Amino acid sequence: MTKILQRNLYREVADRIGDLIEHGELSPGERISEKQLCEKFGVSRTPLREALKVLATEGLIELLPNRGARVVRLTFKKVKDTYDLMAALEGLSGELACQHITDKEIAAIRTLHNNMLEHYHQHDLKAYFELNRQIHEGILTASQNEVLQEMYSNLSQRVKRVRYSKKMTQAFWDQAVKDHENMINALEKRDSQLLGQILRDHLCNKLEVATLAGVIEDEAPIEEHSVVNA
Amino acid sequence: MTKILQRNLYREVADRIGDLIEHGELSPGERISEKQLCEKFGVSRTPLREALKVLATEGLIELLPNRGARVVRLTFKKVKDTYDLMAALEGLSGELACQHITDKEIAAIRTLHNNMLEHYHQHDLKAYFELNRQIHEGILTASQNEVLQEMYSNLSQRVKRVRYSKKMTQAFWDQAVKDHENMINALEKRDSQLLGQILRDHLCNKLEVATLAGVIEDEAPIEEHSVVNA
DNA sequence: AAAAGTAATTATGAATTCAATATTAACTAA
DNA sequence: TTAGTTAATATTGAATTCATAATTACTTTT
Repeated sequence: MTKILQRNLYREVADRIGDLIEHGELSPGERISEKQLCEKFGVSRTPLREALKVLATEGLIELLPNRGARVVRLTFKKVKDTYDLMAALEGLSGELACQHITDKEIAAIRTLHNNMLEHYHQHDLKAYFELNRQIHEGILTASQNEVLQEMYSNLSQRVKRVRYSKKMTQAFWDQAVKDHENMINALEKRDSQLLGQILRDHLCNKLEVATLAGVIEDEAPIEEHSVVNA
Repeated sequence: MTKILQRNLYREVADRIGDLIEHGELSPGERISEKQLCEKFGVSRTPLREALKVLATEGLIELLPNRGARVVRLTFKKVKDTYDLMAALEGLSGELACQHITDKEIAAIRTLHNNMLEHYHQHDLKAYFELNRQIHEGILTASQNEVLQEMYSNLSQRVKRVRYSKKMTQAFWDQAVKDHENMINALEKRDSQLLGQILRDHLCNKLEVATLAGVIEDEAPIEEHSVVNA
């Protein structure tokens, strides 16, 4: 593994640990050994421990006094709560975007949307999801609210390690595409109330949670990658 | 100042620094001297620096590589963005509260509401605001969404150092009380859509921002306590 | 063999030390 | 004086060291 030799070492280390968690190389509930990670990254305990404290504030790990750090266990409830929150933030981003977005930005999103439709018709789920992500990111950016963006990306990072795309049924997919059609229309009309409502109710959030609920048993901690796929 | 001799030192230190910021003992933009704070708190640089990193992720201070930490300058836009976000979160908390709240909890909030009305009629702004806070906190708790609660309290902390209560006009106050009346009714009917809408539009959020806008010049950083009172 | 207690080991919490970077002060030259 | 340069100082960044708490291994006892 490539050693780190950068400034803002603690932030770099925190990101790297975040990656390990996202990719399942650190399991939920697993005790995080400081020494091991120090050796892995080639840094001393000082920046590593700073990183752990930051990751705890970001909600990725939890710190037990005198008993080390461990990766947060994602229960179904925790994931659902996070998605509820993300939906509310998306709703707000839609409302704000309508107030600030330029014609040029709308055109760019329309283009992304058209490309996304291509992938939808070709049943290319992975490419579809990437475009989908870019559209939502575009709206978030157009909201011009940096605090909102910061919060959203933090929430998104917390649940990144759970992926459910494969479980998406055709019916759900069809509905999601319809939602997107309505979104773009609301955006072009700059109807903030409508776009906010659409985004709050948008399947992309609820769907994944619903799917997840069907896949895992209630209240059981989600072992990451147990429901995973592309 | 009382020395700290507790476990989870970094968290304690972070809270104490947060208090200093809230009460204006550390000015926005002011460089934070590690040595000074170490002496003030009677701790070494290690836990102090950990606290600084945590406070940076919480959005209270910013870290400039090799150039120390400074208190975040609150611009009008930053405050407005934060309040927009808080309003959205309150809206969500209302929706969720309707789904989970017990009759007992509703009764408790109704009681708080009645007490608040007392203070309203007596023009006791301070007591009014405290009850107001407790009501919103009650709804937040009833939402049963811990991630939401965590996020809300973080946002709230970011803008805590700005207070505007004195600027509240009677008309605004009257409207706020009407809003609250509607809130309680919606809550008792468990009408989540309605309560969500009321809370999103609730004056308590918008009002303060609007007031602030009238008091400070646009885009100028808000020196905390410059608009203060209560 | 199982349980309880004790010693040895390991890991964490925090202070200190060392190194690198930035800031300030002092000095020189125009 | 003032701009520019260099040296001195102070501050930050990171590693190391020391202290303390937790875990494990090992006895001892029943």
